[in-house]
Amino acid sequence: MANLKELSEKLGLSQTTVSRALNGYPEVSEATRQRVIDAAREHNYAPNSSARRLATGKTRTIGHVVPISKHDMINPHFTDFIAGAGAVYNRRGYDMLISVVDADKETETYRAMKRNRRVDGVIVHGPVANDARPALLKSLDLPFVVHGRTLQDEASYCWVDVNNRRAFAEATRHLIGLGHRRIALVNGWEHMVFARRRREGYEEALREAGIAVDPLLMSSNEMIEPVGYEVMAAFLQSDDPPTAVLVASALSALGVMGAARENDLVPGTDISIISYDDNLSFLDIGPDGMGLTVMRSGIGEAGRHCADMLIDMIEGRRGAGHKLLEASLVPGTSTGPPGGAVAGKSAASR
Amino acid sequence: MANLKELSEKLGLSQTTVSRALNGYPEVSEATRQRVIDAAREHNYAPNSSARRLATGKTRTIGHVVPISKHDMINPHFTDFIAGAGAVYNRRGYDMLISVVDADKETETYRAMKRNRRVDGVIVHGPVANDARPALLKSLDLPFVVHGRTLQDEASYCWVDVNNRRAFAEATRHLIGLGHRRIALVNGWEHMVFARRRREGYEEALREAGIAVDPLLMSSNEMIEPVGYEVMAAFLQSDDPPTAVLVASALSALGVMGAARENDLVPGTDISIISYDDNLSFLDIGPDGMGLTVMRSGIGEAGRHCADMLIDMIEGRRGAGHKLLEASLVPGTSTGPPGGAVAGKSAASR
DNA sequence: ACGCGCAGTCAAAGCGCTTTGGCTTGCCCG
DNA sequence: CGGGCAAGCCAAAGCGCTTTGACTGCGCGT
Repeated sequence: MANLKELSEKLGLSQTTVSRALNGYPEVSEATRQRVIDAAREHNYAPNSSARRLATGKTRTIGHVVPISKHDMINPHFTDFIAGAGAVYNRRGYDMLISVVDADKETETYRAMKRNRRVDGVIVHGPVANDARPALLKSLDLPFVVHGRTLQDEASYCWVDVNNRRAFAEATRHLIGLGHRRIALVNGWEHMVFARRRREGYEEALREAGIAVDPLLMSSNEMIEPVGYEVMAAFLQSDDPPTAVLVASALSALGVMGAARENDLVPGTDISIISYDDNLSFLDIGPDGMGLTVMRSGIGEAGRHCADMLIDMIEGRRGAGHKLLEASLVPGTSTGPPGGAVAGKSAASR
Repeated sequence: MANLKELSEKLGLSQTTVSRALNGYPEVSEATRQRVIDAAREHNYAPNSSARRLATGKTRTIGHVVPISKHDMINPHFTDFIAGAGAVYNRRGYDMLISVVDADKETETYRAMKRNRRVDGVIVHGPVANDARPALLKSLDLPFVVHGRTLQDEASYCWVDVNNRRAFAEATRHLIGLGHRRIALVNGWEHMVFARRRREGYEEALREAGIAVDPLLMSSNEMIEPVGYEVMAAFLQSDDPPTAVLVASALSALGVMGAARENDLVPGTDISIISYDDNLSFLDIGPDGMGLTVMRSGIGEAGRHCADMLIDMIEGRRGAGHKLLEASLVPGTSTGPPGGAVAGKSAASR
């Protein structure tokens, strides 16, 4: 059955009534509604979404613009975010529109989305230090939620973020509590706001404990496996190597662990490693994984929150505009008191 | 400027003419067209996509339904595929609609996409042995391209696939050529068709060389890092361990390498490792990465081919219905003749 | 001088839905 | 018994675009 008209004719009802019955309006009797619903199912009728959108002016679609950087790389965390957000869209009857564009075409893409009325709102990914997107989207009057926060005006728009500062401070304190004083930081690029906050948390905890911040123990780089490996290898070759290292991503941690192993250092004994873990589904580190001690906050959960918040906005239930998620420390076997190297390998067999 | 009507009034032209001018129809004079285009830009006009879709009956949207399995996992390869396909959609003016659904709701999702006329076509991901989707989509008359192939009727629909059988046969031959005879296979789940073809290729090459296929040297499992580690560790502890191992995914290879290192085996000397590499952007193994020898075929490229093929179908240019991509061997330092363990570590320093 | 074809334009009819503003009933109550 | 009022239904007017079919000049061949 192609359209409302035919269905209503078949039923001997008006289009109005059929439409209302299907959309759950109260001014149609229950008996009629049931008859309509049955007929719709029987004839495999469903409204044409373009027509519906045109009539209502709502698209029930959320846009995600994904800038693609050099090397065609999409942040792997994106997948898990999408999984979380997608589940919510599904449940609430929204579509997810993904636009993969060159990094320099991003603003034009938002403009076009607005002009063509293709989406009801958008999610902003990976805010950077002086991010122009919030202002742009406000000026376009296109509802949005930022996954993360910019540095300025964070009160002026909606966001969902992890308390990165706190997470890294806590992780650092954990290592300090174990007795470490040479603690390295393998961070992501600091033009990303979350990386900057992470460093702040790390430095805060060091300062609290009266430990000098040593730039030689800090790196800011791409969060991928090979880079983690190289950075760690360099740290280990320095004059005064760290006894513990805080890593910003599970992917990097993979490389860090590799470098440690290569230097015959047993994690948890000869070296302590604690990683931030976005709970990437395809790595599955953690308790029963590779035994890493991690600060964990699922990125899928962030996706769910973003989606719910944005839809609430769009539908006029202006809920809380911010959500700060806390990461939690999940102990593994990769952390322990320092000095394992002195105590000797015997400790490793314990 | 909200709509065509206003714009045409402002120009003193009919909606027809303005629409035609904007859409590049020939029956409007160049002078007029230019005037219209300028005015459209000046007033920031762009057609309402819902209205256009309703009028034309085309959505210019491609659907991807992504089944989400236990643990909310989306295949990480998906990201790169999307990047490739997304670039094509962009270039050709299509939107990408992604629907993340419970694995058991997949068919219903396709049905709904058709009923609501939400998409012009779909891409089918991850075909399994007896995949019902091609038949379903054919019966729905919804254009589709499969990324991969099913086992039956592969001639009856469009697909883009890598010659997995050949790739694994070649990789195995490479190892055999180096002198290996105990060659292990760390494969993905064999209900996935590509994994099955990979095993066939592997077995074919062994048989050619008169080497018995040993089930103890074969595993079929999830292609993630921790699993790769465990499988490899088990192989190495067996009575007659392999001297070479063929791995189905870079992610698994990470684990395999780890297990090798843990057993003090230097890749390329004590053990040969060759991995299939989908060229995952966030791993960046290969030449300047971790030195793995790989069989490579970019998954982003597959995405591009799928997108182009599907759009060609939709637009009526029924091009070639199949595309078989060949993977190519990229030599690294992780392969070498067997017996390195006998020749001693000295060889490693070479 | 006349008709013809062509380039350029337009009015109006959809596309398939939602929604406004009535129009019937039937029933209750004064 | 008549007016008022829900409850239930409907016709028709959009939503903003594309596309059909028709109309106007105008130059050209005969």
